[in-house]
Amino acid sequence: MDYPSLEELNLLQANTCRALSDPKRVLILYALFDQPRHVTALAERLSIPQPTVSRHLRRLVQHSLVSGERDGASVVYSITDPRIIDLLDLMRELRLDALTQQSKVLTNGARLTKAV
Amino acid sequence: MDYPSLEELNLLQANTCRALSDPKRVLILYALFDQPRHVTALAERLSIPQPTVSRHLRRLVQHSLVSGERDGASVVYSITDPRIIDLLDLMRELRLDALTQQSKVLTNGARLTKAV
DNA sequence: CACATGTATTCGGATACGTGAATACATGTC
DNA sequence: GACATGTATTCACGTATCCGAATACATGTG
Repeated sequence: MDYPSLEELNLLQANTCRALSDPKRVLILYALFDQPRHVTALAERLSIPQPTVSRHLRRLVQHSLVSGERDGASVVYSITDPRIIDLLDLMRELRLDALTQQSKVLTNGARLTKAV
Repeated sequence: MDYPSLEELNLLQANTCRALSDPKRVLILYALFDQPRHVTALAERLSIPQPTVSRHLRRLVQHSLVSGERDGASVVYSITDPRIIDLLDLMRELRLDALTQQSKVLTNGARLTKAV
């Protein structure tokens, strides 16, 4: 196979990130990690209109983050690689730690101000 | 501290992802992981105009992905958490694997077609 | 203070994104 | 074929993003 150049890989990487950068898509990914679901099931579970879910799924499929398989009249989607969830979890951790850090700084500042 | 609600966290997560979802920002992060640098150094190394680098840095700072410290006339930026690089690397791996997978499927398809 | 260097911001325009609403398309059943 | 159910697409619109160019702001030096 042709390996992508570093620039291409860099672009792909950024694009993947972009594909993950929507709250609804994140919700969808977690829901699909929980178990494969079809579009309407996702829409109902997440309280998102069906066409919106469908559009988000298309985007996720384009980036190979999920894949869909027809099952009669419906299409069941599932996550292509569980590491996607690792990624999201790690991101969540980072976010939480950053918040905690900020909070500490703020608290400290407050304390010092009061102490003086 | 106040823990964010699940919805807030979900939003934060998506926003973090959005902050990572630009090729130039990814390059900047890797360059800063290599070592802390000031704006002009980044701009020269990456061949990106200084104002553009500055704007991207602002964005990264807003999301606590990098932090800047003044040093005389210049500002030295550095990565706040090395796990950010883990994240990017994992993303890169996923991308590569997905490509490999696709390639396999295509190759297989081609072979089958020829065989028949 | 004048000047050089380094950094950040603003403006204008092009592009991409996300969404509701409406609708087309696909599949299974009768 | 007619109908019901499930899925995907299109259109129109508001918003966010990115960038080049110009410029403002900050810091150090003489």
